[in-house]
Amino acid sequence: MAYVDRGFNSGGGRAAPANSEFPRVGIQNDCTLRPMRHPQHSVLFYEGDKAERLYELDEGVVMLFKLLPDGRRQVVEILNAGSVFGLSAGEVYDCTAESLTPVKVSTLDRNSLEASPSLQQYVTRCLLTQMETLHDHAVLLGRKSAMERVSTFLMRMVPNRGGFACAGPAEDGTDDSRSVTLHMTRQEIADYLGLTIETVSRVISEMKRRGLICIERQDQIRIVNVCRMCQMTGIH
Amino acid sequence: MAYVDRGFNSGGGRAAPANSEFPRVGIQNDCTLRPMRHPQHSVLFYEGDKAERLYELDEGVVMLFKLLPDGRRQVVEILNAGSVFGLSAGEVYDCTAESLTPVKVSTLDRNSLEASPSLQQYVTRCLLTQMETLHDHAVLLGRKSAMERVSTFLMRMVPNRGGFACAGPAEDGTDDSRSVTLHMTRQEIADYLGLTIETVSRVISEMKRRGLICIERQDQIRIVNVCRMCQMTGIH
DNA sequence: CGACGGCTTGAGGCGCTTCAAGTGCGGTGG
DNA sequence: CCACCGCACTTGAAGCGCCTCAAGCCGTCG
Repeated sequence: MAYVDRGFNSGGGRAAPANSEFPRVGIQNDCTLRPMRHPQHSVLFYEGDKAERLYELDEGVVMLFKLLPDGRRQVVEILNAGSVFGLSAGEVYDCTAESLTPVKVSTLDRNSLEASPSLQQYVTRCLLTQMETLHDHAVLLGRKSAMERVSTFLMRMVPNRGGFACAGPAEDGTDDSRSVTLHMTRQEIADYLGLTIETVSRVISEMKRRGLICIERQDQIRIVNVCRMCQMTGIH
Repeated sequence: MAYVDRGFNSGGGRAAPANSEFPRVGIQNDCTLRPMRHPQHSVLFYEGDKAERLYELDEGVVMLFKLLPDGRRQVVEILNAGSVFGLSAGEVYDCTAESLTPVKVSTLDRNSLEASPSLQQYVTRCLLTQMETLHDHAVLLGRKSAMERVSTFLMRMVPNRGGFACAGPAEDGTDDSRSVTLHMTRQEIADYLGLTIETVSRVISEMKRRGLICIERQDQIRIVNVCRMCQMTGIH
């Protein structure tokens, strides 16, 4: 029958496209503008703007979001260094892009994409990674509880854990804790996870109460036991 | 300009990339296997299978879904003719692909993608369209009510309506009704919209009660007034 | 006809949202 | 140094929307 449990799922590991196996050829070429820096909370483009340039994120974190007319917001992607964004199937951007940290971005005329097969290949790989992340996020938004959403969100911040290729806890008996920096307010997290700010806050408080996390700063959280956190994502 | 708006948008019509303006160069080449036909409810590949080939959907409808270990399912994409799928950032498929209707698909070795820039360009465009659909779907899953979700789902079945480039109702006073075929069971719809089967059923009944739709068959619904349905999607 | 599968309907409960205070912390100024 | 302010976050209480569980209905098929 159709729905065999294969015993995996793509759960966590959405490492950024930029890694050793895939060197940052990036989008440098004749049409590349000098990389630009923008402070935190800059809007790089708005949903509906004419989509003339595409962006590569060199440093920092960017979020893409969409708004409904009544003000409801959904953060649809959170992008790390190495990601390409601002490409659109239509004439205009389908999302607004805002920096969550100070960022450095390169931009490129979208026409020059056709000119360079190697660039296109790079872009395609970025898109595929983003697509898998979007698939996972659809599962989160459609099927996970608040606790599972926040756990999944926190695990997303821990590289090389929680996915197929989960490295597992270090074998040498050292503690399996890990400090992560969110770079997001509770409201931004809520809009990413499809929750309200109060629910996010309550879940984080509950995790603290249970000793799963320590709040080191508003946007910096220590996951006391990564493995235990991972158990709560709904993936295991 | 490369990416011409084909009259669909984010909102509703995510018609497949294959249309007159963009001829189906498709993925025909040396490495293409003879197009294959599969009956309804065939699994084309499972999540976790080695991702050796990519697929182009020539005819029919395919859904991609993911499962959580406890059986919760999320349908992450619904693909129409012209779509490319089965590409993966990793070594394995991140979703299961199942046909919702009888389908005809062509497959292609994934290695041959690198060999053909024109093919890669085609694939990139497909991915971009799918990405915008996924963004819209994230908004649906994260921020819309059950009624809005079902309305949005129904509007998705009506080409050229509900988006930016919405053609609007015909001016000649003809009625603005439209019959759509779902090709999906209530359970599949529920798993696509992040709801339960009962909620989907109740919403559809409520729409019928309000005279918004007529049930012509289980999986065929007449939208009595497309404009009125569109008002309920949350997009306006 | 009776069995089956998919859909509908009802009743009750739970989880998240809504609304409304309250808390804590960094920054500013007296 | 401390009072004050603003802002983001937290906490509480109440409500509602969707889920869960359980029948019941309807069309199809042997």
